[in-house]
Amino acid sequence: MSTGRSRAPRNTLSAELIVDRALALLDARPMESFSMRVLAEDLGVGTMALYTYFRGKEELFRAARERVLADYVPPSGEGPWHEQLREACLAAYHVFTGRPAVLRLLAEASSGDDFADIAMVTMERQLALLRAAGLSRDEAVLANGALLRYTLGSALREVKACTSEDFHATAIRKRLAALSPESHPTLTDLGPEMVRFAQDGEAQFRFGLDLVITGLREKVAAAG
Amino acid sequence: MSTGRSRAPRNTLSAELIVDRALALLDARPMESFSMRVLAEDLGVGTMALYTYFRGKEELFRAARERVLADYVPPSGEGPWHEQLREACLAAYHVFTGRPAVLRLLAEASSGDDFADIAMVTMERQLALLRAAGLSRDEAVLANGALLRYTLGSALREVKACTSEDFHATAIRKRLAALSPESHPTLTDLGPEMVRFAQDGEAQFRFGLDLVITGLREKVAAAG
DNA sequence: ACCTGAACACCGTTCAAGT
DNA sequence: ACCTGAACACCGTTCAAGT
Repeated sequence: MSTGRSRAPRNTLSAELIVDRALALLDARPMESFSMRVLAEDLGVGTMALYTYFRGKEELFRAARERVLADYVPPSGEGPWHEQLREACLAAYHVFTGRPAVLRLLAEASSGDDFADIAMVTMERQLALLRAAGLSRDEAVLANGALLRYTLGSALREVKACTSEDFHATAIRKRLAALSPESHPTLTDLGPEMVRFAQDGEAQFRFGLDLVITGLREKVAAAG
Repeated sequence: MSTGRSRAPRNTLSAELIVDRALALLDARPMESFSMRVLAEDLGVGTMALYTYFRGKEELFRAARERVLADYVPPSGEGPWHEQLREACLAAYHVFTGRPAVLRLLAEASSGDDFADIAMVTMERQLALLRAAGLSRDEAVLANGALLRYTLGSALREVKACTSEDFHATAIRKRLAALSPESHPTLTDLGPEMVRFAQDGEAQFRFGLDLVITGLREKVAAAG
């Protein structure tokens, strides 16, 4: 781009390199500022060069998702089933949440069979733990679904907060200030706590996760 | 469009009518097929006519979200707090899930202060119930966050499934068939149940909701 | 005030080349 | 095989008009 070299040398590009730069851009800037043209310019290459390695934007995103999850293995520790389940969910949350690019790619994933590989390996582990704990076939599947929904929902909420550090907190503060204490007495009363926890998504996640797991332990205790 | 009238009469348009048609289009067709130009053509009007009523696409979407949630009031029934909480969450789930357009608009909402009005009225109600049940200030806020995350996460999962009736189920069947029983024994074993519940999002939602609420009742019992 | 077409600055992607 | 620019069919939105 700065050099203005008219033609890039023969093997400047590779699928790996393209995904690398795509992830870097998605880490740094919001989804809507990403485009094939921008990515190509960033790589110092014509736009159409990308199409030698990927059929299109969607396939590139798919590859990016796979790359970012490739090194993930759910922890298979010791201890009681509910502890292991907790660790597995926390690990999944950290994968989704650890990198802005993942969150943005996650929000984009529409087909549902994206993030499938990690989903499969995590689901296998969760289902095995749930079955071993004594849940029925139906219960195990439903519990797995609940954990997935909660974990994904929690991660997705972070997409909004990740624009800036405390932008989210001040937005909430503002919104609370606009409420009248008459119509929303409890909410305005709990304002300080709302603002505080808005800045700690993981604490929020852990609390709800413990709730779900407590519910599961109850179910196991009732059945056993 | 079919008439080819060169200029639309003076007051064919209104903010209400525009939002109406926008919602109709979003109910019928996926998000990516929606555009200001398509909407204008559907209304039999020049594209720029829309900009007399809305500053832009984002503001139109905001109005559509508000419209669709305007008639919603969380149920304020009788009975124990955990029953009322359950009903409130189910009602929110039904609002999000009852209409394809809502789901698509929900998935699009990035700023986070969208869906805020319904969020505020629902949050006030939930927080009041949680406090009355005996939870601490911190616990009430965290519990409210957990319920929100789970409900939104569950609704968002339906966006994918709502493309077609059983498209989702066959996609899962296919994916399961591709797995080797050696690497994913539990998952392949539970295949039939996975497929069955994939077609019943609400059953999934109810199961997890009960888990969370059971967890909350435990917490209340422990504190009381 | 309300609606218009033309134009601007973007997209993703196809196509027919160049090397 | 790998990379290219030009072109096509789209976007959202600005602008300077028309009525």
